[in-house]
Amino acid sequence: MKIGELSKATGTNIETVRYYERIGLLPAPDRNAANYRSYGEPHRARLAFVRHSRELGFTIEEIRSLLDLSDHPDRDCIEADRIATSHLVQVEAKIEQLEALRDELTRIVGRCRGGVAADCRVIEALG
Amino acid sequence: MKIGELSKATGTNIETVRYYERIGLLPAPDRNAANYRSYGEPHRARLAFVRHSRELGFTIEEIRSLLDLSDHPDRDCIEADRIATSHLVQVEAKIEQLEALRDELTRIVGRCRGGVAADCRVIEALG
DNA sequence: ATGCACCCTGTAGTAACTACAGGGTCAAGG
DNA sequence: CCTTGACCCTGTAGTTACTACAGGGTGCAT
Repeated sequence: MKIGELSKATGTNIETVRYYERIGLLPAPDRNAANYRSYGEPHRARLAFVRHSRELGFTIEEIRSLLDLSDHPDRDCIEADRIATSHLVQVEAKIEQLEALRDELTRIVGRCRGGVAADCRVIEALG
Repeated sequence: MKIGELSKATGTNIETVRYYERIGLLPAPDRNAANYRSYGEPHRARLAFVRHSRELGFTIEEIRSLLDLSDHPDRDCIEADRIATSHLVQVEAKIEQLEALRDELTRIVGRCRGGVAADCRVIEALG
């Protein structure tokens, strides 16, 4: 598989694939005669793992730890649970914060009567 | 007011204040004999506006527009409402996304039975 | 006179990409 | 045989909103 195909197969930008390789998240694949990267199924699976983790909001460093565990099946699984749990706590905190924010924004918007900025409730509320 | 005092008065990092000046969000203040920045109440109010807006998640460019409106009280207020409303929509979308994410993470974590990574449900779920 | 807290400029680092510039490779069509 | 287009390569710089120095000056108290 060439990089463009891998890119399509995983919904990842080509530049991002090369970036992941550069930072050591994906192993450098073999090259063909033309020096093109040549990927196999294990590469695809690993990249899919990374993308899914990123969609869930894990940082690159967290993903590095998770991949490391996945590469060493004999290790204790507790670390993976710890990372995921700590991330869940952060997500829950972020949701609460955004809900508070949404409430304040809701109070702010929709109060515009079409007047001039001098009387604008939005700007007043931010001041 | 010197920059350190302004910093304390608004809960803004000193470096951040200088950064805002550099990108033109805050006007360059007068300097005293020692070339120290010297701020007045209008500066404090403007910085407070910026900080509050940032806490609400507005981007610097959005804040630039809001400040611009606030600087031209004769302009139409509709633009401010449009910015705030569009931001509210984004916040609501982000909340929904994070809630879906939280649900998936909740399904993933807490399934760790303390075994080895080979049997880890967390890693399996990410794969 | 010497420590200390504060201020200055300018540059580089952070996260996680994204976007070129400037080049090489390869298969198909004229 | 040549060219056109789609793909690939490396390396570097840009993005957002800061944050962190390095290397220096200022001002006041001891």
